[in-house]
Amino acid sequence: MSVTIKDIARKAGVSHTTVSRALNGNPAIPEKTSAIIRTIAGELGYLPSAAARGLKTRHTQVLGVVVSRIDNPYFGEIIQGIEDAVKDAGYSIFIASSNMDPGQEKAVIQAFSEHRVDGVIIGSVPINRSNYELLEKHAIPTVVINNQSSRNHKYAISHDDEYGAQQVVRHLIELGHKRIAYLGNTQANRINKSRLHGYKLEMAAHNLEFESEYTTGQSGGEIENGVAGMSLLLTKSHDISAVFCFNDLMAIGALQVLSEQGIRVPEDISVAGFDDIPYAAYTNPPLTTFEQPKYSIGAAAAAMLMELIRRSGDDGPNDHPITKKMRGQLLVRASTGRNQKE
Amino acid sequence: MSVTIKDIARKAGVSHTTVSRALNGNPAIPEKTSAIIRTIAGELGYLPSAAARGLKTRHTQVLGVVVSRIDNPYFGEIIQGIEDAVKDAGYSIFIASSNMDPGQEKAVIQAFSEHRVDGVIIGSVPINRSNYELLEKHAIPTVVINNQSSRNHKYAISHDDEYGAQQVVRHLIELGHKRIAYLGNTQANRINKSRLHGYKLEMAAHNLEFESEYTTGQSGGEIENGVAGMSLLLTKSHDISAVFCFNDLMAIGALQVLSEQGIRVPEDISVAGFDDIPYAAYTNPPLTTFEQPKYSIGAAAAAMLMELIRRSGDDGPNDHPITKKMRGQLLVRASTGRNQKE
DNA sequence: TATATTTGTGCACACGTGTGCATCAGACAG
DNA sequence: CTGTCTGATGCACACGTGTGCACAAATATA
Repeated sequence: MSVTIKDIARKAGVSHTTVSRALNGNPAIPEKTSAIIRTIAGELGYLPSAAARGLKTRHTQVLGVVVSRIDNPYFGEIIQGIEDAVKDAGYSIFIASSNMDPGQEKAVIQAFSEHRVDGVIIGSVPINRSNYELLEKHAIPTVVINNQSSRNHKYAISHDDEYGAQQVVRHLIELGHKRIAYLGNTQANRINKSRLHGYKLEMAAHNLEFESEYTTGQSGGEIENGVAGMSLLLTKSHDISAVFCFNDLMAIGALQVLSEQGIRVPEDISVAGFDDIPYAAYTNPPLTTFEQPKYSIGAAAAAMLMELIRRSGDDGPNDHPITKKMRGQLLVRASTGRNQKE
Repeated sequence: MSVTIKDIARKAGVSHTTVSRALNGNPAIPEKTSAIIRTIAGELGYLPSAAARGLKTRHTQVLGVVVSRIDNPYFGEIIQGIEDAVKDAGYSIFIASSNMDPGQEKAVIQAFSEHRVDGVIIGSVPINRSNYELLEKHAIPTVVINNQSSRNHKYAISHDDEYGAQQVVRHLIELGHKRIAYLGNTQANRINKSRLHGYKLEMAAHNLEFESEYTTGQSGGEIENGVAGMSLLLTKSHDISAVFCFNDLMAIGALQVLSEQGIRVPEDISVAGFDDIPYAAYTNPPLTTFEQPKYSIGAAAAAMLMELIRRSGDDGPNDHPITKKMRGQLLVRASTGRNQKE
């Protein structure tokens, strides 16, 4: 049985009302009285009950975060960004994973709702439509990160993949490459399209041919998909001098294939990845890639959400959509070099 | 304003008491009435308020998890293990990071206490003594994972590092190695001692000399510490045929040094790591290591905590300490091979 | 039919905190 | 001395849910 304001009130010889006011800094209570009450509260080790307070105030100082898997380092960084951003405002965060399963996702959102979280952040997950509507129905402010579903959400943060792809391809072009392949991942529908589009845009901007034999789409973004895709590219065309991979894992797979076949990187073929996962710096050779600012994305989503929560008290119909695109930066390492083929 | 049991009661023409009982499956309410009430609850999209319920029942179905950093993949896997283990029991989890800072740690634990979490799991953090006592004072069941502080905690889960080190060293010995070095990390005090102890035990068990020039302790467990340590070992002794590294990152650093110096792995020197981080399988050559079952450790900690919570209702003085050691397994890859020096 | 038992339901209070309104003592002006 | 105002404090209710006890209605028993 923990200490309550009534215990403090008894010891101080006042009513619980006065204690409540004193601890909340209500100016009606003179400083002298407040000081006494604060002292007693300290001695007793009093900690207010968030449940009781939330019941009255209608806000819990808790945010919910849903990701597909917590053990995915990509989400780990995002979550860290979120936590650091909301910590000072006194929020705690619930974290749950959906495992890409609409059923689990629903259970998670229900749990969040029952706990009356003040807001929710949805991490890169193709969130189920009816689950999203559940949040709308309960009027819980929601921010979506890297929206993967077909519909657009009202409040969203996303990484500017098109821009990133352009930077990578421009880097390769500046190194003198002309025949640049794209090793894609069709499973990541929306993201893959953006990166592919950026690739095409930049090629076109330099009057370079886009040829379909330079691209391949694998049904996944793992190392083995990179292996399969690179092998395929090598059989399809013999004159490519650079490969832009959908992500770093696939690039690692590509490096393996090239190494096995005795093709030197970057002398014979340059390889670039995307995302900058922690080990991209330690591959052989270290991988040129585009750093997605995961931490900042998390922090930005948190900032947007807190702003929404702040506003939700207002009356005005300020409910126009807000969308923010975040940009990362190119990281040039040793896996890309000057084109030595022509 | 969300739907409450009173809204349901009004619509069903009963009292809120009956609704509460019906939804909680109280046998006093006939099935016919319950069915009607459940239907209305469904139509209205009713979700019980965890705050109000918790106020009465004294338990919140929430657990708190503290780690040093959420973006550390090691903790990511542990947290995933925890979440999967408690999900079915209907628990939600708070996650917070301490950044190894006692002040932040205290803030986190206070927040957990205010939310009246049913239990807390402390991840590999050298938890501050007074913060731990705060939890004891509030009678919150607590399980500590891989305890790093000097005192022993009552309920703890840890990885059996000594056993793991023995397995690795035995593997090397079975490959014919006799002069085996240990590349340690003195920053991880308790863990380093266990691994070093396992190494010594196994050497002794095979009547092999332990010579101090075979070991070195670096003040960190990063790649650069591996680089420094390996360089040092090479100057100290010229006849080692195998190196057992404190962890995989240091092993990666060791591989870099050996590669630069033209020393072949495993033909000239075998290298083994520890932990099995995700990229250990993709180094060049792929790294032999010991897999620490992070996911299972998280799951075991969760199971222990739930058991403690269940018991905390009992009267009996069943408060004897519980400690559990988890064991992983050796993963033999290409960085270790038969000793070809003698 | 009268009484005992079972079954179904509601009243009223509790959990811990916040808050509108009333109250009371003291200060001050007339 | 009376009346008004100000400052400090408490009463009582609210938030949403759970539960002991009482009570009425239905059923079983004598």
